[in-house]
Amino acid sequence: MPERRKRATIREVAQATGLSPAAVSYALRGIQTSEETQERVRAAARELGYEAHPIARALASGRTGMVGLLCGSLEDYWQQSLAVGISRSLLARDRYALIVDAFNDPARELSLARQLRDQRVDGLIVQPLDPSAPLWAELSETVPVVSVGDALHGGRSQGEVVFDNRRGVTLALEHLRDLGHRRIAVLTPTLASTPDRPADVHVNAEADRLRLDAEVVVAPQALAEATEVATGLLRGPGRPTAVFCFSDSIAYAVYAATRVLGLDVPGDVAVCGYDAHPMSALLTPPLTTVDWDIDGIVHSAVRLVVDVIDGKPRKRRVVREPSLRVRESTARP
Amino acid sequence: MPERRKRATIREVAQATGLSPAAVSYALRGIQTSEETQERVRAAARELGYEAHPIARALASGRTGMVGLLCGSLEDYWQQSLAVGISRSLLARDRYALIVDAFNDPARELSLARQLRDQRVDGLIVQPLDPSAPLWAELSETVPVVSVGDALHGGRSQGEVVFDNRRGVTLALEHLRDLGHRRIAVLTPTLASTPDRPADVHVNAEADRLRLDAEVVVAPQALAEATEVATGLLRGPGRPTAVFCFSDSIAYAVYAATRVLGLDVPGDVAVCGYDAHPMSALLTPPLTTVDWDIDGIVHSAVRLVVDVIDGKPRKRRVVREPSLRVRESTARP
DNA sequence: CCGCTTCAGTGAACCGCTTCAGTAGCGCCG
DNA sequence: CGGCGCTACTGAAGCGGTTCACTGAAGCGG
Repeated sequence: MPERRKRATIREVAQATGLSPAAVSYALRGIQTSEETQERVRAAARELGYEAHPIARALASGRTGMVGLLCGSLEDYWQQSLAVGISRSLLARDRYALIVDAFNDPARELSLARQLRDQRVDGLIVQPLDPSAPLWAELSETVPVVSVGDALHGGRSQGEVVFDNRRGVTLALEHLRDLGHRRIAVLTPTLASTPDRPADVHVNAEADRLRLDAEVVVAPQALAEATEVATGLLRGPGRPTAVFCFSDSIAYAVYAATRVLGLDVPGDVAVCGYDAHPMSALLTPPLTTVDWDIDGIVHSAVRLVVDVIDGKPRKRRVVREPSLRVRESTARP
Repeated sequence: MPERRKRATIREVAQATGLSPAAVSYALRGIQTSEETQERVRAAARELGYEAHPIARALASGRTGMVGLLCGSLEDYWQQSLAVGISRSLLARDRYALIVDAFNDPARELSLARQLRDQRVDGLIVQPLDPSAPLWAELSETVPVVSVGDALHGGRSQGEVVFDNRRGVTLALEHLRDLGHRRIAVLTPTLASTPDRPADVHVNAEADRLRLDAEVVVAPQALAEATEVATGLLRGPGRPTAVFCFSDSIAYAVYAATRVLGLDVPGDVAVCGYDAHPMSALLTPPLTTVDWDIDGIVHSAVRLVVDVIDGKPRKRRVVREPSLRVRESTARP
């Protein structure tokens, strides 16, 4: 282990300038002190190689400069991009993200949320697997919580970036219906519990309304496993004419399955994704998918959480509307 | 802003059990105290809803439980996966990753490295853009540094997971040569400075040895920009018969370019990638690529840094050997 | 029964910064 | 000219743990 050299402290800077530690603390933050003093302090700090100690600062001030980011499943490429995007965006605002992955398990999600709170994050961005958990209410008394995706039930958050999933499902299913598809399979990620996932509800309701014969099948996030499920689904003569995947990652697995089975997309089966991962445009054929504007989501979420942390308490709700990016993976049956 | 409820402190637990705060501190960590006392303390802690305060602990003990993760460019999907993997793996060992992105800019990399050190991370995992920077030596006096990819020059790290890039390049180029390709373009990510990037050197040396006519072209990481560069490269009759991309992300851009230009892969142009992102197997045609076994890298890097932090000082070097995953994107010209 | 080690636990000094109450000095106004 | 308010700064008390030096009691061999 390397020997840790002693760093200069605020007291040494105080000594060097003949000021009190308090004055130095203020001066370094540019408050409560004259321009001239600030300059002197800065010079001395540079001289001594002084660097602020975020941990000490956090303990004294109660703010750590960290935001917890609780993801549903980082197996999913879109969620990876979302996490990376949020992390970058927070860094640009001088904060760090603590990224954790719930592995699609609502129980683990709750335990991780508690862990992040105990870590004293200043705020929490969560992609709730179980928006109705009472824990959210409890958490948001202690720390600002912003949800992304679904809204937490009963206003249990200080902010929310809501995806209008119903609209997204409608866009996709109407598109497939308009092309003439009637027998449509829906592949949605595994969820360990929360059987009444809103997405599924929307799918069923919409399918009913559009008079489609939709079968909802649960698929794992991991590519290999999802490919197996998709292969099973598409094997045999009674296969659906179209597959709507509730995430682009799963659509990739369907592509893999069609290759295994020697099926043509969109000739034998139309595929529609959900997320619009940049990569989806590069597949052959380019994937038709529901686009959520990831940059906008990143921006809204970070903005919301930072605003609440900084004490601009306007509780706000941002609803994102999806758009359908029609490419070449869907066609008439 | 939510009102922050006061949490129980170690002193309150001490009061409740009639012990000293020091004893409670020891008991909670299971040292220097009798089994019985530990049980009593644990009970009282549960009773009072006491939760350890990581920040206070960090200040007093000098260890934060955080590891900085300094990535070359998170634009690259493989690096995203690497970052996510390391983050998950650290979490499994009760540590958090602080992920930052150098945007392929060596200057920014150094400044971020400093920032992470000032944040008092316990360790640093870095994918060095500039392995020869003197800063690494300075840093590694203060904090354990583990490099991933290239080794830091002059033993400036406490551990290293080295990719044998020369071998990777050889695998790819030999494969293309054996198929009969002679005019090969190499697309490598932009680097703001460090012109003598080892990868390029290897490419040129290997090309010489194999008597290939290789042209090295720099491409941006972002998909859209890289696609433009690739399009320019492949336009016109004098185009190369094969493209070797120094990351799968860039190969995706080449795929996009071939679609724009109406070229067939591998008929008109063979494409070979580097990284083996899982998605690459799903493209049409599946991408031939150099496989680095991302899980192994994640595991080695995390293991190294955690070992050094925990004071198992064996300095270690892990060299990863690539393998070539031959798929359908390469064929005779 | 004595001296020596070991074990469980104590008290107090930190770790390095923030913050709050308070003060000295100064300009300004009636 | 006394009082008022303002700015710039000080002193000290934390924030909530850890750790070090120390103590009293128990254990043990001779």
